[in-house]
Formats: sequence, C-alpha cells, structure tokens
Amino acid sequence: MVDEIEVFRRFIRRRGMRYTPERETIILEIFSRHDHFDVDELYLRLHRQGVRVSKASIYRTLPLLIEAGLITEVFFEDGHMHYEHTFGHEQHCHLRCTECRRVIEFFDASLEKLEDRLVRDYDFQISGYSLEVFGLCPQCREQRRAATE
Amino acid sequence: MVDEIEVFRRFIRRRGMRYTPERETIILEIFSRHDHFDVDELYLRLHRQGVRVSKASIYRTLPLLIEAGLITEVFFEDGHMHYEHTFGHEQHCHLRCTECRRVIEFFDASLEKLEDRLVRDYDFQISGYSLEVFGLCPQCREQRRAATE
DNA sequence: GTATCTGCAAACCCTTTGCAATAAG
DNA sequence: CTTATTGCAAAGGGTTTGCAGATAC
Repeated sequence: MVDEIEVFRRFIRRRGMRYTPERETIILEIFSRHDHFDVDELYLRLHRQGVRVSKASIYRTLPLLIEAGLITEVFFEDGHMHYEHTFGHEQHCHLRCTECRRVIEFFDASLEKLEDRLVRDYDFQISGYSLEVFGLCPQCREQRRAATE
Repeated sequence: MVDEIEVFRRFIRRRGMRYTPERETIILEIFSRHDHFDVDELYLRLHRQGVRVSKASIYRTLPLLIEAGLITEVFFEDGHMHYEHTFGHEQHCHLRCTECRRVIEFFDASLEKLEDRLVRDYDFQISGYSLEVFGLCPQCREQRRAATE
C-alpha cells in the first residue's frame, strides 16, 4: 500500500502539482480495499470515518489516479462509472450475471497470447484490456427456468 | 435486413406492445449501416432524411432493441453510450487507440475456447462478451515519439 | 373504444466547473 | 509569497419521465 502512495506522490510532484491531505486520504481509502467502487461509495466510506473530502475533489483526483496507472475505469450498465485499482491485477476480466449483476473476476492466460497477436498484426502498443463476459449465473438460470414452467 | 424487422415486430407483438412507424423507422435506420452509432447520430441521420422522430422515442426504443437481442451497448470513454447492431457479428472485440480514438474491430477464435472454459468452470450460461483492448496505434505512437525528442 | 405510444419540456443524476478562500511548497 | 487546490453551489450534458394528444389494434 505504501508503494501506491509513493507512486502517486511522485507522479503528482513530477507534474509540479501539490500532494494534499485530500489526495492522500482518497488514495488511502481506495487501496484499503480490493473491491470495485464508485464515487458515491468512496465519498460515503470517507464520511463514515469522519473524513470530509468533497465529491469535487474525488472527481478531480480520480483522473489523476488513472493517468498514474493506479486505477482504471470499469464500465457497469447502471448509469455511472465504477473504478478498480490495478494493484496486483493488471488484467480485467469479468464474468457478469445480467440478472443479479453478480460479478466474478477471472484470469485467463490465453489473453496474453491474443495480446501478442494483436501487437504483431496491428502494430499497436498495448496498454491494457477489459474483457466483459455476460450471461446467467447458475442460480438465476435456475430461477428463470422455474418461473417459466 | 427484413429479418431483423421481423424479429423486432414479433418481439414487440409478443409483449402486447405496438409496432409503430417510429419504431420501424428507428430499426430500419440502425440496420441500414454497419457502424457504431450513438443517439445523437441516429437522431441526426433521421432528421436529415426529413423523418421526425423524437429523441425520447429513440431513448425508449433502444432498450427494446437490446432486449430483443438486436443491438448491444458499446462503452466508449467519451461520456455517452454508443451502440452497435449484432447482425453478423455476435462477438465484440475492439482495439482502440487511446490517443486518436480510432477503433479496429477484430475477431479471435481463442475467445470461443475461453468461453467454453468459463461455462465449465463457473456454470454460467453465456450470452455474449465484449473485449476492449487499449493502446497506441502506429501513427500516434510515432507522433508521441517525435514529440518527446 | 382502450391502452399504448409519441413529442415536448421539465426533471434527473452524474460529472464538471467558476469562484473565493485556503494551503502547499 | 506564489500558485495550485479545496469546497460549495451552479452549470452541463446525456438520459428519463409526466402529461396530454395521437394512434395501433
């Protein structure tokens, strides 16, 4: 955790920006858990702890964390953006139940080979990817089956 | 193209809803091209042809087309939703330049095997997936290199 | 005829931004 | 001291919705 803080501090300083308590509070809170989060959740988590950081500051800090490579946006179909930090899991593969919205995170090595093929075929310099697989989880499939009988 | 219209008409009637000229106009316009689109583009394309369909109707029709399995949402990082129709390309693999936002569509058979593994490992009934690979295209990479010299 | 659909404009909600006060370096 | 950052509240911008008139069936 200290690592990310250090990466962020250096990133901020390198750009002649200021490393403020608000920015540190935000990154500390984000890296204190391994879950996905959205702005509201983060704001509430901070407020419950008695820390007062405005949403504006959160909205202004998240793009910095993205540019620093510490977090990434994750697209959910619920109308607002979600984020996850990249520490320890640079790849982003999600298996989503379209019914209950449960998310299972998985890893598959074949994607690294695919990445190599893309570099070769299209000459892109690849920085990351996001694979979202949609479907019905066993429970929801069963419920749906029962409902249509 | 007639196929999709038929699928949609049946989908609408099966639900006791009404197959209106506006709904037909929208689906006809969507399937008249193979590009991605967003609500504004679709609205303008219709208006340029002298067809007047409100954005509200477009916004109300798109979820129906999604439910009918005829189009899917595509997440772009530009603040609003994009769509593409699923006719002929059920898989959605995009290679995106993060600089110029160019999109290359590709297909890779290894993803079908990955899908099989997911079915086996997690017992999901998979309906689709979306793979977004991010990076720099050759041109933008070259420009960036030249700029930092 | 009845229930759904349309267009309009207002409401919504997430996100961004202008500004004056504050604080980092 | 200088310049960036903060919090607030207002503005933005895409999307949704209430409503009255129109229309599919």
